[in-house]
Amino acid sequence: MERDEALKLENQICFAIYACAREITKLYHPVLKELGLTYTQYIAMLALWERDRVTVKELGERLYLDSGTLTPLLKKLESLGYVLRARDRSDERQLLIEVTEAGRALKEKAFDVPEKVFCRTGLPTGELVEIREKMTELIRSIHPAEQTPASPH
Amino acid sequence: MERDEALKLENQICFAIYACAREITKLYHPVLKELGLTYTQYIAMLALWERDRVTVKELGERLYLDSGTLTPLLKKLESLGYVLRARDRSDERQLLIEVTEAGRALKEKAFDVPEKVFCRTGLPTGELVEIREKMTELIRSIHPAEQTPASPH
DNA sequence: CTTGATTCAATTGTACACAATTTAATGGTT
DNA sequence: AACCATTAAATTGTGTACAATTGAATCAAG
Repeated sequence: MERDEALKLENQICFAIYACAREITKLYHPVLKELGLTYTQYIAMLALWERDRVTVKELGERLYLDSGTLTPLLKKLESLGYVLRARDRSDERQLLIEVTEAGRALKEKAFDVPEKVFCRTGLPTGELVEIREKMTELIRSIHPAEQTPASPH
Repeated sequence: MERDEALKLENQICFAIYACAREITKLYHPVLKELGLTYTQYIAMLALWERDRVTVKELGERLYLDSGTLTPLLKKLESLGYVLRARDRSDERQLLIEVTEAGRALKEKAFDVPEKVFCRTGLPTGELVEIREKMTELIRSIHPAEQTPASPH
């Protein structure tokens, strides 16, 4: 590629993904507002609805977020009544996150979020699945040290 | 799709893109550190190297960012000596952004940023181009009101 | 059983992101 | 000229993100 071409905005895959991520988040905003959640809070609840009683570290590996982001976010979710935060008795360094009854009730209201959002994109489902697979592949190739296959407890 | 499946994290295209965007940004961090820029500052400079003497509004449309993000960012770039901010004489509401000599000099140091970053992904170029095109397509379908084809001045 | 290294969450500091509001300048209407 | 709607950037307030550091708990020798 020519010298100047390499620095053009339209040729940056990073910018395409970065801009796309923010535009999609904006798409979620009005839908999630009805649930009283922000986008990141919603993503965290998705992870917790799937798998409960996990440590901050485990949740962070799942979401690619660190304690600097998760600690205030989980405190907020706790203040909203959707999760409980309690130290692990057998290892006081760890904090276990548990979804409350209200948190599980919220899931019922969340079931139609995905469809509400994606009827706004106007893209066929097949296209979206393909994009998701390519993104997942790209994350994997960036993040190779991903060999903690969530041991069944 | 089954009810629960629709809320699984691994099925969320939004999460795949969101996580990918953040991982890529982290990839840039050490490389951009040598230039003394953050990722968003770098993206803004890319846009300005291509097209100078634009208003905050024009730059924002290009980057999908608003004045709330751009005002402090551009003040920072000004304090670093890379841009000048000056009101448009013919319309004092507008602020014109101009790249300085030091800003243009910085471009010389930026030429090898893209390659430095993408030899870290380990993916073939063709794959990356395909992803970029799909992302651009997705942004367009989300953001249809994109009919301001940058009139030649 | 104590010392030193490691691990985990929390904290600190900086920099976005964006919705919503404010302020100032401009344009159009009467 | 006076008024009102519109426009552009700045400001305000909240919530991420993340690098780097801190502090407490645990683990691993010796």
